[in-house]
Amino acid sequence: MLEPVEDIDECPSCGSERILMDYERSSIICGKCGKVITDNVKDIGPEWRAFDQEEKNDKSRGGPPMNPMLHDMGLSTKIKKGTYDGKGKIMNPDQKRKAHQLRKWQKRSRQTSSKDRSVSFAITEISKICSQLSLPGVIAKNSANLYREASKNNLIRGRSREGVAAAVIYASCRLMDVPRTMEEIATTSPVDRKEMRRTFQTLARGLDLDIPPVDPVKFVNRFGSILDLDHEVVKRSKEILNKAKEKRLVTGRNPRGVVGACLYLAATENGIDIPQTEIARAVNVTEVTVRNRFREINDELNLGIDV
DNA sequence: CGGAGTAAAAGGCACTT
DNA sequence: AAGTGACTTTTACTCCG
Repeated sequence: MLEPVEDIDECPSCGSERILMDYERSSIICGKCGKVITDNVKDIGPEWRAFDQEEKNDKSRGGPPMNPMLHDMGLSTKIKKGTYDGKGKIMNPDQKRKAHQLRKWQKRSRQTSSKDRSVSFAITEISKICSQLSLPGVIAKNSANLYREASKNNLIRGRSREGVAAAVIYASCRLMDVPRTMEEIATTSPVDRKEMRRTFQTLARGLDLDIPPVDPVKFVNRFGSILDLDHEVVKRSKEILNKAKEKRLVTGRNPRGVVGACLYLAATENGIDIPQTEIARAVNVTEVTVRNRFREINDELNLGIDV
């Protein structure tokens, strides 16, 4: 899912003018050399993007698009206050009274239940977290929809709003291939990680979400650019990682540890001196884990890297 | 300091009770 | 919801160049 970006003229690394938006990783990359120019970009693209085909086909319908960030999807029609009717004619007192009654009932029907109120609060929470983490707008929208679904299926009761908000955001990231770790999302709110994990799993089951397992390769770009490693190294890390995958050195392990080790391996191979401590800090595992994965992959793939 | 290595404690996961 | 077991990660430490 790559789209051209107009805002940036040329790649600072190779000078190419083909600058692309990588929605999968929410970053701006060079279309020629692959250099990550900006990571963590906010949603700057068109409104209609990562939605599924169904919704794409539905774009031609009249009226404003549904907005999941509003509790009623922004679909309601307000009955205007005042003394004029829809055609601009002055209403007589009887009609005025009727209009007043209608407004009153409409208000009641628009936001009444405690569920609706809870959803509104949660959506505010979700947008806050998403903007704090610079997640693309589609994530916020999808998260709001998931929260609504969860509410409908009575999956919220007994859980904290913050916890569910964090869980739906994480679920959206997983669903839409935006590589963010649970830890990264958990940093934004004081939620218990154990609870967040449990909530995420309950949600995934309860809402029948089809969430594929994490592919560590998707994190290489992000962590590579956090560590300021150049494109060659990042590319090589992916190669190593893919080979490690074939040798079953990835499943069952913490993906962040594996990614860290691959970046370390690739960097060292290219003569770049980067401490394991720095890698460990970036991917948020201990040095020991980086070391263990490093040793394992180095041995099994016969990379022969000696530090 | 940066790294190698290890034992023991703690944690996470799949699965059962 | 709590327990179990195989497995991974962390903690905390020693040793090396």
